[in-house]
Amino acid sequence: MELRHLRYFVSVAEALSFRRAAEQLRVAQPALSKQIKDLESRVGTTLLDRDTAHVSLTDAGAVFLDEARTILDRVETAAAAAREAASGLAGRLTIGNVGALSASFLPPTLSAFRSKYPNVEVTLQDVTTSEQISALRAGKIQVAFSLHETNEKLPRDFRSLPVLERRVALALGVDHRLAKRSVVSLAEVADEQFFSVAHANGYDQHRQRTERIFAARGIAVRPIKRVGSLESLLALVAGDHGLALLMPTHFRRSAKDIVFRRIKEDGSDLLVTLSALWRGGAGSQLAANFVALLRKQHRTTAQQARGKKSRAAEARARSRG
Amino acid sequence: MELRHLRYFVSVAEALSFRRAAEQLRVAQPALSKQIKDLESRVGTTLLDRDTAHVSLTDAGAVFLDEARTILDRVETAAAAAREAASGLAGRLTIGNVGALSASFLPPTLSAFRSKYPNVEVTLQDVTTSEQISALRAGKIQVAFSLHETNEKLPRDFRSLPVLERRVALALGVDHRLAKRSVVSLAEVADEQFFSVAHANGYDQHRQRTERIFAARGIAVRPIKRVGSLESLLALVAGDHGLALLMPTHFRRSAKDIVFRRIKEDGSDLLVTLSALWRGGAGSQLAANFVALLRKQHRTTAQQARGKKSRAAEARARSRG
DNA sequence: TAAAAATACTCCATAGGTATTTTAT
DNA sequence: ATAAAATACCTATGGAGTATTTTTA
Repeated sequence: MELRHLRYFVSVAEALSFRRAAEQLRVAQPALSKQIKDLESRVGTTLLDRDTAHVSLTDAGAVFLDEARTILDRVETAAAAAREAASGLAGRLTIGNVGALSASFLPPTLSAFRSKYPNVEVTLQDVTTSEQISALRAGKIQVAFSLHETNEKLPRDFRSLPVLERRVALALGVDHRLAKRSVVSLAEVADEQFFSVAHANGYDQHRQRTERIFAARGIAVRPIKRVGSLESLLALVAGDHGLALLMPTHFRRSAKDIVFRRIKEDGSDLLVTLSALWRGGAGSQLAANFVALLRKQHRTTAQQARGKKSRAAEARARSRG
Repeated sequence: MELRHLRYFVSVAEALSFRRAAEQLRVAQPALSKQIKDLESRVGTTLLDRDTAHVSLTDAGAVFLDEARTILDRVETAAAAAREAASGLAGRLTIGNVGALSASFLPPTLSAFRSKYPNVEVTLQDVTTSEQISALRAGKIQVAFSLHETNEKLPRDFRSLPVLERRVALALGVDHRLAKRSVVSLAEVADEQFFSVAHANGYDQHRQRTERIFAARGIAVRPIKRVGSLESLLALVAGDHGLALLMPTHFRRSAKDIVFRRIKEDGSDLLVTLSALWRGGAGSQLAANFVALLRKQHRTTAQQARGKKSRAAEARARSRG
């Protein structure tokens, strides 16, 4: 079946005459007869009762007429929606989220975006970093957030903006024997059970990163246990069932019975960055618009942080002076 | 634009490869490239970003993909709905109603139909008789109810079932000077104001029928006033602002301050029938199903009426005996 | 008899195929 | 060097046109 069939059928159903419909459609009457017949055989039922005197809709035809009109209308709408999306002023922006990690910085940018582009429908989608890359490449999502080692190089066909950079820390239950220390060596926790957050879909970068950190320092640890969600992991750590290597910032508030301790060892593999990723070039105007706001937001908060620091410095200077 | 374009686009968007999509679609890759290009020019924007290495959706493409899937799905649904409607077990039955006239006999048939054919959506549509004929002929409605002089012949291409046959009566306010009489001659009310129910769309058969009844008997009456609704007309008559010629039955309950009086004159133009009309032949299975129930209902009520009469006759016989 | 839909056929526009080039990895 | 999309050109299916027949009011 083709839209041509629907267009022809609607015309005949409205004119209730093959000849008049043919005139309107600027085709010959026999061509129209043939196409309607073809449509009917494809649909599998008669849509028009006709003889030389009258043309009328069958029950099936009356139902199909409604549907056909709707479909033809929707085709027009679809094209219009696509053109609007191309302008970047409407459409749908799907952002690959990274669970709780983005809670600290995403909301303000999202609300800024919503007020600047009210006709863009924003969707968040929780997927792992590796899935995000392909979804991004495919255009299924427009922006991704990827957690990666700071000096790990990102795929070249993407543009990126670092949003958070932190040192991985050791998460301990408040009652843990090392909880009172401010710095802990990885060698001291070699015998402990470690946890990682496992994604439902098999990928578990967190486990791999944790393993590599120990392996690179020649420290043998027990097999790392995968836990279904971050919440479960935090609960386990809080209950002193084991430890975890985490990016600290954003859990400070939510996990009260957990403390984060600086790892004594050094190394670039302990530095982790969360970056926004998007396709460069003409790929997505929506992504470009979103990232522009994200960058602005980022710059502002950085300035505020600097302002805070310098004010603190001034205060110290005054107190010394 | 044709559905072929949408099918091809969805395939490419899913495979993210022209070559693989072409394989799935069993067409050559260049044909696919050409059709996508054609689609893009018709939609007016790029839907796929592509080079020899990667194919990806643009913002517009992501939006259009959703729409295209929906449309293709809807096309399938439409055909299925049409086939179901043809079976008479689903679809939509639109009945041309005649306002308050049908209130007495339609509800039981409607509920019987609803319980027997639960997947048929029943719609009532208030239109004048003359409009109904063309709507019926076109297949826009499947069953009509037409009020006509009893021996007036109905269009030959329809089948019909008389549902109500009554003598037109004179509607008077209870306080009218003639209200106490049981029979009134039309000549006695020649000076009175008469009302007719006017349909919004210009047709006013009621007024014409009323005028013809007087004219045929050489009785001059004042111009008949058209009233927007039956309710208004009844209110005017009740308030003694004028009279009307009406089919009596169905107003008996609703209009308390109105009495119906037999007209002294005779004539076939005073006999009025309400008939169900539908297209014969294979036109509408839904209509056939509905009328079958209507006929059954009608037969049942007729039997009940006969039963009542005969019981009454027996009672009289007993009282005489 | 007239007017409209269906048939029969012919033609050509265009969807689709083959061969080749271009381009990015 | 390879693999995939684009381009160029050709083929042929089927959509549309013309002439005619059939049907019914």
